[in-house]
Amino acid sequence: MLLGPTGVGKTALSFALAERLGSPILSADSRQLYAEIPIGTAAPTKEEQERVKHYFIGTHHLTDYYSAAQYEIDVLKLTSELFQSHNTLLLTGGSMMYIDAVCKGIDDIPTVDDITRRTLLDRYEQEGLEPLVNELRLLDPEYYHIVDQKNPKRVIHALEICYMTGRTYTSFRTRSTKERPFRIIKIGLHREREELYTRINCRVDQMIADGLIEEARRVYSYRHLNSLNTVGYKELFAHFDGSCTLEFAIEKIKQNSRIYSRKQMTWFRRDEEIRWFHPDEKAAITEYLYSRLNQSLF
RNA sequence: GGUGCCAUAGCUCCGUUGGUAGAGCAAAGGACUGAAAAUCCUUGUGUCCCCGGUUCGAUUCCUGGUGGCACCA
Repeated sequence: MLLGPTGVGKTALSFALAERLGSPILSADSRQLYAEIPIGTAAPTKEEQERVKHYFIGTHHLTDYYSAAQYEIDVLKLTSELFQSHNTLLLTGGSMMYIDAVCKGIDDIPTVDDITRRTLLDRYEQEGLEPLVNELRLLDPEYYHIVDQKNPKRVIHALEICYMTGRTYTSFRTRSTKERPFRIIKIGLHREREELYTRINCRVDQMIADGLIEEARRVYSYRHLNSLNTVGYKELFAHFDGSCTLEFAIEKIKQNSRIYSRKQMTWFRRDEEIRWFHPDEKAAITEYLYSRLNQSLF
């Protein structure tokens, strides 16, 4: 598992590692999945994908429903096939939930159907959050006490499960780590903040030069989809709507990318299995990787 | 050159009937189990432009300066 914040240099290093390991690259990126938005998500190009076989890049459409749980299923299915012919597989990306879904697993909770989702969303928009929080107190008091009661998504999702299944959300939440039929080695890429921010800012300018604005315009009519609630697009949509200048939108993309990178680091920091390196420390990374790979299997 | 207005947090500004100040944004930290590039929580920050004057006490009132903006020449 090669992970790190956005713009740190995962993609560049992943080629070297994949070729060294003789592995394809399995992407762990919740936005590079979508075929329509390669520029703004810094997805590997066609040429790069010819160099090393990639999975989970551009495999879905903006209108498709997808989730970390589905990703867990898809990755496990794929790895069980690929491990027939490979000793080692490289998973690389920065989507925290997706990484944990593969490494630790997600509880078995039913997928919410459209009607339930729409019903609760409508109620939230009309009544506000408070009545929903009160309802959760009645339907699942245990979760009510630990949930972030100001976070609409958490409250709504718990209620969705209660209504759909007739059971408490708590009854599905085991929060246990699943056993995997493979060993996981986590390598984290890290840079000094100034260095990372400079790279992020430059990369956004490069995306604009590469045609991000045209790409965003092409998908503008789908702007309300969750798949487009994405840094790089929501800011440009605001500009298309006329609510800000292009210059301001670009600054916002840079800023939100920086904020996202910090959020990623906050999540990754608490994972003690991650061994951190600067992306330039290729020799040290390779050495660490092989020392771990050569450890006997218990 | 003249007149008027303004100068307070990194930025945009509120405010102090004279007792050394607070919003938004930015920034930083955190949470996170089926939408996660999502969603949410917490927290600062100050020569109140400068020199004087009045006053027990001036960021606040007054004189003068400096800088900015507007209008008139």
